[in-house]
Amino acid sequence: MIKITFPDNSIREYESGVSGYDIARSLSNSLAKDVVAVSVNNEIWDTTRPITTDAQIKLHKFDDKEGKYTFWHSSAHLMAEALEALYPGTKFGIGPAIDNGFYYDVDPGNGAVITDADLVKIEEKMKDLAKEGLPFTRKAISKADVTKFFTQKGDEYKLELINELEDGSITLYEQGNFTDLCRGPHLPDTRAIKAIKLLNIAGAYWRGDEKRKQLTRIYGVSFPKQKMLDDHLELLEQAKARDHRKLGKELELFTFSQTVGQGLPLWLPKGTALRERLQDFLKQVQRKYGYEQVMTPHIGHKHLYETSGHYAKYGKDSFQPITTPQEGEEYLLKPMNCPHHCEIYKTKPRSYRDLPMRMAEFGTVYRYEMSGELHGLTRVRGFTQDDAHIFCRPDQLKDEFKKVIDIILYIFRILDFNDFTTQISLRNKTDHSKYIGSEENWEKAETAILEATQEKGMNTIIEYGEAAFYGPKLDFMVKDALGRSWQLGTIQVDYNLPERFELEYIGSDDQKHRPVMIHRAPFGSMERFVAVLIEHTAGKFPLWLAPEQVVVLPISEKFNEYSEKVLNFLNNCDIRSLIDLRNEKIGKKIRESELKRIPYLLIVGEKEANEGTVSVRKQSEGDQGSMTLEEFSSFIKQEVAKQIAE
RNA sequence: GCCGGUGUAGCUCAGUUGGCCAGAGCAGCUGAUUUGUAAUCAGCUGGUCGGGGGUUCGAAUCCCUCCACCGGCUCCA
Repeated sequence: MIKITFPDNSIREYESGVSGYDIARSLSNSLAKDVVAVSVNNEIWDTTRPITTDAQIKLHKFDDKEGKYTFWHSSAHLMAEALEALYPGTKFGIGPAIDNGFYYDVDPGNGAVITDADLVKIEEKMKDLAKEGLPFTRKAISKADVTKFFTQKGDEYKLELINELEDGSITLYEQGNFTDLCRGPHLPDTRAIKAIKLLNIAGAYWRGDEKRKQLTRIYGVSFPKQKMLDDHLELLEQAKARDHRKLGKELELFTFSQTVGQGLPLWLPKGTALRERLQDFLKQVQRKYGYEQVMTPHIGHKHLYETSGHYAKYGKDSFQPITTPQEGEEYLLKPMNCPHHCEIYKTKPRSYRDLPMRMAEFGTVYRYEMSGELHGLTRVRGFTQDDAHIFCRPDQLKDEFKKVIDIILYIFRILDFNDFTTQISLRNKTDHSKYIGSEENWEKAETAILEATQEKGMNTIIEYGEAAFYGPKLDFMVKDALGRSWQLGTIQVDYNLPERFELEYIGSDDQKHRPVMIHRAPFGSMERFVAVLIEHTAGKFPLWLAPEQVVVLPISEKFNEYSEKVLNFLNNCDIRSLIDLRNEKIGKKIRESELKRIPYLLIVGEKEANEGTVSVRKQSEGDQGSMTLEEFSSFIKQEVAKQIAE
């Protein structure tokens, strides 16, 4: 007998060789039916695998992370089986479960090309195979045997993977006619996979290396119940509806023109109003934190970027230099603001008493992003950073870092961004050679970030080896409507530029010292931040940000005159308002104003004109009753004040 | 940049075995209606069918090429 410990620490005895499934069945039949995997001493196992020693276990159903992982991993194998049946000779790369489903990277046999149109066919084949209820069987195998197997099959991708595995730890999984190199675990059989949807198809380089062959990646998702799949697809539809590219067009916030050039956003009046409001807000916050605004031009001499080192590193992949017609001097569209700011720092000798110096600029920069990488406002070739550079003494680093964190957290709170993740990027622990700056300074900077985030009680992921060559950093990331992750704010420590630009300050010891720089951008870029904000709010911006706050809707042309008076009043109160004087029915005016996401609609007819009131309708909530103009104005002011209160 | 897909009026889309002057709804314009909380009615205007080249008696439709967009990969100072 062996002792099995459950998550609640209760212990039960079973025969040695009992499986996760057996244990589940001993508890309840319905549990046994739903269990898809079992953690045995924190390792995920098949439910059919015999347990032969005392163990701590946890049973997983589809509703937990491990359960989904197993379910989708098995679905990937099922898809592979279908592909092998439909496209004989297909070679397989990797086929993992991901956050929202699974994919498999394949190299279809005989040069076949799989397109979107084929997905239904593959899906049908998967469903047929699933119905057969073929068991997944696990087989431990020697490296020699598994090599022989995949050599015969002619699957060079699997052979490459095997090559990197330790003999003795290799397992195969087999279901029906399909055998795959796999660590597992898997479902007991394919029958549980009831609902399947293959979503899209894409090219993916083998092992993520663009120099290697591009495989066909097929993404899919599957569920134990059709209803769950329907709900999931419904969710995807809803996400699409808040895609910033769609809303940006509908709400007339921004556009792109083929004639202007790809990746170069054109901000329309409403988008500009929104963006400027955000910028004003940030400027105001920064003023409180002792920042000073500066402005620098859109181009800079090539020497500037040679000095900074950017030209050597990125020059050949950037927009190429502009040459002056007479002297033949080369200028670059600025890809960053920091070199310019360093030159501002150098305009006069600085004392330790002057530091920290905090220089802020909404600086527009241009970067040649690869064409396939451009994406709405989140990835563009010309964008404006809410940039600032803090020049400080090494002993001020931690405090300054904390203040920047404060700004970012404050902004996120006001804008209701509660769902973000943060990542600290530090040096590669073992290889310090590729980083610039002294060991002592790095140590100081890394501890400063770690302590600062800790003291702020932040939940962070630490990634070693992700630091830039010039310093460690802290990034803030959010996901867009379709689950894609985007970096917003960033705080980076930099020892490189002060060195390259020979920045100095005179210390209290009357000696020259080198300052440290912090690069920081709470929004990241205005473009990306607005994109994420659009998706986050589904275009229903908070009142204080909305490009248009109020629309006056006369019930018929008879009340146009009174409506104009209302509009005038609102304008005088600095409430951003417009009026719909069209000869249309009120229902239509309301509908269109709602679709434009205008926060407040004021309906004005005979009653209102007589009483000097307005009938207030709040967007997506409906009729709020009537108010006098003064009441409404102070009501709006209060709501705005509440939204931007700390 | 790479793989796959898409590209028809300002917007959303129909039109593929190649064949009357290329269609609809919305928007716009004109007129009627004077309206009470998510689409009033009628008429009119509007398109080099992404650009260029080719095949054909004939191309939105087939082929080539370029461009842009979409889904990913790679990259991201």
